[in-house]
Amino acid sequence: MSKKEHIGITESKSGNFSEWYTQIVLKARLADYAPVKGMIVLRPDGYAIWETLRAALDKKFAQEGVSNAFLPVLIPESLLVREKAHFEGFNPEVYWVTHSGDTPIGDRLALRPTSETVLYHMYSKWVKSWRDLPLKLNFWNTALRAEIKSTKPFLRTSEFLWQEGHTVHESRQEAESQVEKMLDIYREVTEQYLAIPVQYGKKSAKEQFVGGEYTLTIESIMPDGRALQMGTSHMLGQNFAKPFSVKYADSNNVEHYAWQTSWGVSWRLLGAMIMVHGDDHGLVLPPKMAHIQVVIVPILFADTDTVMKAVQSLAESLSGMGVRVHVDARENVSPGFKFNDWELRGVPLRVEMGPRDIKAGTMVVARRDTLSKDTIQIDGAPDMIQQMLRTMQDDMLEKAKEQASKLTGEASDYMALKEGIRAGGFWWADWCGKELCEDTIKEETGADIRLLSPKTGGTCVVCQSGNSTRALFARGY
RNA sequence: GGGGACGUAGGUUAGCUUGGUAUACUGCCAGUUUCGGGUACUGGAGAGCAUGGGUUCAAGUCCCAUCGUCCCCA
Repeated sequence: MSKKEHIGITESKSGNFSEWYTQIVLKARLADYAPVKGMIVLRPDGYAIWETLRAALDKKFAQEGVSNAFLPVLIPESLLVREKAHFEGFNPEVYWVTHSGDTPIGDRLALRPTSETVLYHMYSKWVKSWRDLPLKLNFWNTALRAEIKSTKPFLRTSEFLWQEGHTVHESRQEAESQVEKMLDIYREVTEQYLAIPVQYGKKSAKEQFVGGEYTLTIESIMPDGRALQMGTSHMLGQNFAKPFSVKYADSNNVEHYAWQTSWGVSWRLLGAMIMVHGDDHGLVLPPKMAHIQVVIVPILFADTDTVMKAVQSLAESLSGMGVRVHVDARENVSPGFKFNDWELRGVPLRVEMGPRDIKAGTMVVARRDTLSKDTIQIDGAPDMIQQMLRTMQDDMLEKAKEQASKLTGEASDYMALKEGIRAGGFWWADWCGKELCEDTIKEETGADIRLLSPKTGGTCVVCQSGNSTRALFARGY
């Protein structure tokens, strides 16, 4: 095996997509496999991206009046079973703690698959009066859901990093508007930071959060034609308030059950970003998501001091402007090695500065998304570079939109839907609302309903019923 | 849910048919040298072969079981 064949990414995106994806995750050092099946270790480069996403979300959550807090990972069985549908939905994938040392535990403890039950037990203590509302908390934590088969880093793991937000309101209307607001925030962050376009709408009854009233979702299509759920926002109604006694007294001292919402996104978003933007050279990070936005590679074989001085000066200007910059002054690897290494790791812009440049008053800037190289003047370079980062962020979203629209179609009848799904991608088609028809499609094509649009009036592609709803179908992750 | 491939240094891997105490590359360390697309040379350190049992004078190599990982299809 030659050197080149096993240092970089050895599978192409258009070849074995799954293998290509796994290689990027491992070789860009975002994550590594843990010793337990289905679990991964998030490495510093991966965690830095997560922290960037977290900061973007935290800022928007704060504007919504949401505060962060923290919850325990163990939930007693007695609480988990209290909302029946919710429990039955999660039960198959719950990890149970049954012993402390060798002593059996009477009330088994679940490793949280999600926190509604334990938190609403607390909410019933904290919410007494209308003056306590609205209550808006968010939790950055992990959830555990046993995945036996088909595990994949970030997309399907037995433990995943996420945020779960939980709000309590006085009225149905207020809760519903919160559910929509959170979906809007997810849409904004996904498009503006991750540069991934989304479709949004309501989940079908079959696909919604178990125990809730309805679920809003954002969905994106991946380059291999499969859909990925990017985030969900749930209207819980009073379904949990009743079993958990989350009640408040209004200004007339009349007691009411509260209205609740919950919403979350996970590190799946990182998986989506890898799939949508990555290429045969490795990871491609949108500038806003990159913890290193610009890497400067000095070419050191002559005039070393002059070159390093120019490099340092550029680095300082950039970092003074808030650009996240790194100087790769490693002496044990060649510039060529560094070029390949930073491309694999997805850094948006690479600056090359050597003796020739210094003499000419120039530098070379390479864009990761287009792999194009430009020679620019040292004078005014920081502004130029900052502008390039903005352009690149916009271009990446545009490119992703074009890609997504090529993978989105309309199926006017069942044959067209079947053929479309076989080829991959998002397919709009009319659906009557009956689970039987939904199941038929799932069984015969492998596709789920990803979301429902508000548009009605069509004819169901399966049973031909009138006044059907426009639904988005795809095979999912 | 079904099928397939595979576990030997950090990574990739040879050796298994025909049992005899493990091969190379890469990475790592030291040094010299190079440096504008994965530099070159020299010298080092690093595995006892996924785990458990069995056969044998002798087991990565044969037998049994277990565990784990990846891929493909529904």
